[in-house]
Amino acid sequence: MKTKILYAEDEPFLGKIVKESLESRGFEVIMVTDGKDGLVAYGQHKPDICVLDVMLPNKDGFKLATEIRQLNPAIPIVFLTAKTQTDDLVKGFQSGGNDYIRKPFSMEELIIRINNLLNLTQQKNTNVANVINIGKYEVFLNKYELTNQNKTKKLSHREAELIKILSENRNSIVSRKDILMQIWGDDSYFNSRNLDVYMTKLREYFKDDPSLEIMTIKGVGYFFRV
Amino acid sequence: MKTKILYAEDEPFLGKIVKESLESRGFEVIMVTDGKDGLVAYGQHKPDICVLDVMLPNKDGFKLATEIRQLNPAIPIVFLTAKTQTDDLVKGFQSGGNDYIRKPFSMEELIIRINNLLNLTQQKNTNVANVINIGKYEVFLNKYELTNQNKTKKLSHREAELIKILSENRNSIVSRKDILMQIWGDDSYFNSRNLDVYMTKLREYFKDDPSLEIMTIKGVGYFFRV
DNA sequence: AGTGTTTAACCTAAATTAACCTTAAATCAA
DNA sequence: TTGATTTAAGGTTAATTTAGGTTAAACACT
Repeated sequence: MKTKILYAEDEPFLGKIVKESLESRGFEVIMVTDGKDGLVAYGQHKPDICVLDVMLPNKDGFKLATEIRQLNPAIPIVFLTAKTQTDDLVKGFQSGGNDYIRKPFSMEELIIRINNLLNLTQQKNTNVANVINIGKYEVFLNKYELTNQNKTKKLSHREAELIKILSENRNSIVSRKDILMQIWGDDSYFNSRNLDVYMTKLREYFKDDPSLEIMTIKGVGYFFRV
Repeated sequence: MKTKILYAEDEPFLGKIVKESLESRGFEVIMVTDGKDGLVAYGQHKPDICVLDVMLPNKDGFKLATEIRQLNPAIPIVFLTAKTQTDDLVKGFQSGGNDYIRKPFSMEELIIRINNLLNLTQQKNTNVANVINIGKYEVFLNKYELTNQNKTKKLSHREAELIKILSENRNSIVSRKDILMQIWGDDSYFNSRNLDVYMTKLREYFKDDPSLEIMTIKGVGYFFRV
């Protein structure tokens, strides 16, 4: 199932670009251009995460956030703020499941923050759901399944372990040795070859989404860019 | 490496339970029972995160936090407050890398907050300076890519490290030894030759933009004119 | 028999080492 | 004190080594 984003933005040109860009990464985007519409849209679509411009007509992003939080205290929210916004105001909201990005921002940055926040909230529910979002894929650790919109791929135990370790360390370097120790318990020659084999498999599974890359850092480990 | 927590708590019974509980979750805990000792312990152990009871003998948690922040403005701090504490005071500190928890609290809650704060601050560090502009080039450190308008060149780990060091010191002198120590960890003869090899490569990559020059200062180091 | 996992053989690319070349600085000769 | 000579630092290119990747076959569990 796609991750739903409520996106509140009143600049039509920027809004269009960001919306399409997010959709091309596999997100479902509900966009509103007015603060008043935000709460209604929230109730109708129950998004997984909100991306709110702070400056909105009729009701600003913070006010909207406060109202949404009353309905769902745990929902992650990303604020988009102009350079001129005072820090204090912004910082007050920068806690728990919140984050904020200064305009102008790169799509890269927005997507990383969204993924990070989704991941954080999912980690809280770890025992319950065991679902990981990776690009346009979803991994159900308890079911050993990898889904890509329509398709479902069964994962083996090793494959699932490896995906879990990589996604826990997304956008940072994991050492080869740590992976070997965590999965096989020792980093002997054969297990090392073995890890190579599984890396090849995962790269094959994730190849449909070009925003994902498992990069090798030779002599060090891997960097899972998400 | 274990995450280190500085834990300031004067109630011995509660302190013991929380300390052991955190340790059983894989944290390393340095515990102090007096506000005065907090700063010393901070300096000695350089913890990754602080958990401070607000009511402490000799120096309260807020005062201690302020002093620690002077040494490290980015360190995340969780305050533990009794029910009676006024909200206003607490809220003033609820910003940036701070969070607070009302006593009595569950261990679950404490651990979730600690993990969230650690995650947030770590993510910030990975996102901040990932794109470097150098002349007409852009370097995406997280993707290990160097782009020049149309063309994209994949960088190896060593190449990226070297570009990062040079660009961090653009228009000033970096010593050869510093580079060697930072990348290879020692400045032996062979690594020194090695550095020469990578310098040749970088000069080749940057040769399209004549405004850029990696100048050698013999016997000293390099000067990256940008 | 049919997965999942390990071993193996062969391949590719990055990092290191090596050999030889260039140049700046230091020394020396007039 | 200037230009020639020496010397050491660094540059260049290529060969070698090593880490890791790919594919397929062997093995081990149900």
